Amino acid sequence: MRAPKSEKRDAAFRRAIRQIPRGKVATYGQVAAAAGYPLYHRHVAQLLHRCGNSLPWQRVVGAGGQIKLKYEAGLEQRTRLELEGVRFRGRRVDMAEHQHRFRTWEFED
DNA sequence: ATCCTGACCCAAG
DNA sequence: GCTTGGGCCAGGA
Repeated sequence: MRAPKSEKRDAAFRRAIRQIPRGKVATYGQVAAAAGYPLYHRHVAQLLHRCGNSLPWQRVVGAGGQIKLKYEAGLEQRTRLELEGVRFRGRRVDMAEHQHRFRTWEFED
């Protein structure tokens, strides 16, 4: 039996991402930290790239509310967020308004 | 084992 | 606002 760490991490990341409610967003770093892996922001991105279609991927943004996707993908993310009621200030999400705060007790597995 | 890359982050200039 | 450079971690060649 092998239990790759990546599998456990992915599960933790998915839980964190799924817990972001409609109309709110979180950054890659915040998702990683909330899942219990503070330095793994890049892996959150990797996971979303692989299987974002099964998650509310549009609610994960870059630091400061920046959308990190390019061209069409970026427009799609912005559109999907706006449909959820998220407001933008220029190119960034209005974080003061839409920042999701993770519950601290999510650290248990 | 090394080198490169990534839906990243942050401090500097 | 911008670009640069350093840092972080894992996976692929």
